[in-house]
Amino acid sequence: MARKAQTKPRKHASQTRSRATVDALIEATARILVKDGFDKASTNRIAEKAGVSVGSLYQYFPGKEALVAAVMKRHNRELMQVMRDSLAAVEKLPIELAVRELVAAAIRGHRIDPELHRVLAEQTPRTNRLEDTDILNPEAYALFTAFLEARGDELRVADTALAAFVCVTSIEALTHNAVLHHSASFTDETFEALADEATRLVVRYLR
Amino acid sequence: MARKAQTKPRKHASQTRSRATVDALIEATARILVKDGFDKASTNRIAEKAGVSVGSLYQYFPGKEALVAAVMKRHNRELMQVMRDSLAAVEKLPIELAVRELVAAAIRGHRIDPELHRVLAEQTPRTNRLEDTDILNPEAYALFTAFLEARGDELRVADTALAAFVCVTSIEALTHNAVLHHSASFTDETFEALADEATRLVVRYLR
Amino acid sequence: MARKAQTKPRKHASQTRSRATVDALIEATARILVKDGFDKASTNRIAEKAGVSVGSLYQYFPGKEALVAAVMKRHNRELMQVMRDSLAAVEKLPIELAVRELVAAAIRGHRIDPELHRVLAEQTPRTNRLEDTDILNPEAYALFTAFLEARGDELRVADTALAAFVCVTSIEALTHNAVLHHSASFTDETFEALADEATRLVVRYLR
Amino acid sequence: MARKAQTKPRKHASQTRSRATVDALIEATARILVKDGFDKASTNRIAEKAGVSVGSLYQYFPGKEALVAAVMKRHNRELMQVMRDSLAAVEKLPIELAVRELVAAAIRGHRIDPELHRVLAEQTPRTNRLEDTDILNPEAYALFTAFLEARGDELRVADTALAAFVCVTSIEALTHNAVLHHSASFTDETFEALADEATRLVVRYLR
DNA sequence: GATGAATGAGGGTTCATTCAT
DNA sequence: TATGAATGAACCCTCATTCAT
Repeated sequence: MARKAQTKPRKHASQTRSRATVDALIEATARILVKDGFDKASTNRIAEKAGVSVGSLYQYFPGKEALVAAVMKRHNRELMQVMRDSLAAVEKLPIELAVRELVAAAIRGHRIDPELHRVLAEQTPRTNRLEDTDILNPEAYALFTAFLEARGDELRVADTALAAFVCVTSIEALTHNAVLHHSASFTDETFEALADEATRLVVRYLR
Repeated sequence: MARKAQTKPRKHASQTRSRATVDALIEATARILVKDGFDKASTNRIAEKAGVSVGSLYQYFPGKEALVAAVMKRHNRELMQVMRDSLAAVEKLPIELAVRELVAAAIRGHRIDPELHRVLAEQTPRTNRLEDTDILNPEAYALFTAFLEARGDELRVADTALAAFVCVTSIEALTHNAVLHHSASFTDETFEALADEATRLVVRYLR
Repeated sequence: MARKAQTKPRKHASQTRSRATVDALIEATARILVKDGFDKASTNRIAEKAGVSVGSLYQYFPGKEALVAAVMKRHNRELMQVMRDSLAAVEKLPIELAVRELVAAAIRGHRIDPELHRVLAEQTPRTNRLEDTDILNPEAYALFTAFLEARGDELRVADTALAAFVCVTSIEALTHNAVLHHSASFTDETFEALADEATRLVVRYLR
Repeated sequence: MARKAQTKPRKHASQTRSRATVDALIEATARILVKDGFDKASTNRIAEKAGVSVGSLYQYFPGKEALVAAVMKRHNRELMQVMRDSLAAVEKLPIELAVRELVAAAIRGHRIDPELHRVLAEQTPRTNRLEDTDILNPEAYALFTAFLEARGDELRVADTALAAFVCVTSIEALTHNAVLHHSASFTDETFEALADEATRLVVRYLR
């Protein structure tokens, strides 16, 4: 097993000044990740781009891994916010429309910063699996489980957790693949078609 | 864009001696990838583990990337063989049983060498997307498209290619996630359950 | 064309600390060049001899070539200073005495560090010809051209630039060869004789 | 001191077959030297270009240095042949015309293969100084000394050896510099002018 | 706190040379 | 004799991290 790299920020950075530095570092990391990939993202380059000295970087983050983890966390927070909002919005809608909107939200989420998403998904060695540094965060399962439970009588689901796993995984994979690997062949129109298909897939499964 | 790393083997190595060296190198790469992860897989360590000098390594592979690509190719070949065999076997079966077997095959495929599969999927910077060094090979889509076309009248599919994308992506994601991320909570029994769910998902979608 | 190796120092190193490091590196390079030749002058050995880490070396110089270029530059500066001083000193002298002194200065210049001069001249792959990293610096031609022009009426020179080329090249070659290749057969006495001959060669040519 | 590399060919290669191999190796070395420079001239590449195995290369030459030495030797032989022919041809000519022709011959000599000449002169670490692997070979001095002695009464030369040194060194330097460093600014016409100047330089000196 | 010069282990890669076939 | 696969020391260079200022 590789040594377990520290991924927690060193301080909580409550002061405004510190917060600005931390933000600049995270932002710089994200930009370099996108522009040059994980391998070329050295701490010195990140510090430079952030307009900060390497020394300061290490004052706020215990190492490179922590920086990348922070980027992931920030990205996931944004992505999950989209999903949370969407789930709240569809609460009263019939299942078909609800799922349709959730799929659309997933696509929107993956399109927030597709290049960053790709680097995080494809080039970044995942450490500390199952922690909140993961791309697909346990929260998604929990939220969808709740969504399913709230509609228990509308659906025919034996094992809610299992069904949530199936739906979340499928929707994530479809939108992820569509946005990241097939954008060449996917126009706005075909995204519509994909959303239709994904909806059909999930709704028929649940009913 | 980063410089395009050479990923093609340098010689074809038809002679027995050479072939043995090449195999040893690929095998050593795979083992190190599993044991220590992509970052720790240095050419010197690979050569050492293969019982070969670094010089020989570079006689057969232009660099680390090519070695990893070879490992991916080999792994994909094995995985795809399982799928190809499975597809051949289910040709005459009714759709429900056919899909059930395909899902089972996908699980078997992901279980050939789950740890290697994980490293290749999660830690290995993907270069040359869309080439046969990819984890999810275009062949899978092609095979499944043919499978769908052969059953045209049994199903209600408007866009076969799109349907193939939806099914292959979903099955892959479900089996992949189940095998790699949730093995702790997945027993043989729950794999059965998952296979049932995946089958239901796909069959209902297609019908 | 081979890739154009970077020969410019990375930083200007104005601070005292940095300056000391840079000097130590240049000095170490010169000493190793003399003692072991160009091929054996590796960056690691240079850094070690300079009492500095390789990392620091690369902080100030982009590579081996730049180090050697810096040594050349320093050596040329010293050599040219001798010539400049000499030219200033002979301004009022009759041509015969003036040339005699210039030749003597050229010999002194080649004797500053003959072994270093030899390595730079004979073992060091010349890159970026015509730049100031050259052994025989364009400045020499310019200075001598000015010298000739100032004495226009004393001499019979049609093409001053051409005459400067002839004189500078000859004097350089004679002193260079004498100092570097034939020191065995050249005593102080014979250096006198050589200076006489070189003077005769140049003066008769110019008159 | 660097280790003294073996520079003598291993066999005398009397058989035709061997001779052809040796020639192919020398020729390949020369071509690679010109095309890629000394540093890129590896024994493997040389052997490959010569259509011979590395093993065979080492059967005929003890190492890389010996190969380069052989190239130098061949190049010098050609160059000296031009000079020898020229000296024979001018035997009866008055000194002015004789020197003019010798200078022209020197230029022709440097133009046989200027690029090879440059690499040998500038990039090739000279080992075994004073041996016949040198660019400027002692034979030149000897020949010119004889030339001067044969014209003793025509000239006013005190020390013939010294005068030969002065003349040979100057002519070599002028033609070498003109051909190799200033070809851009030297047209055929200016080569004429240079030959005139060199002749004037030498003849006035000798008379 | 902030800085950035310094560190040095370790990575990828080359190439002169050998030797079993 | 010829071959060319194999060797491995040595090279150039990067980068996460530290610490004196």
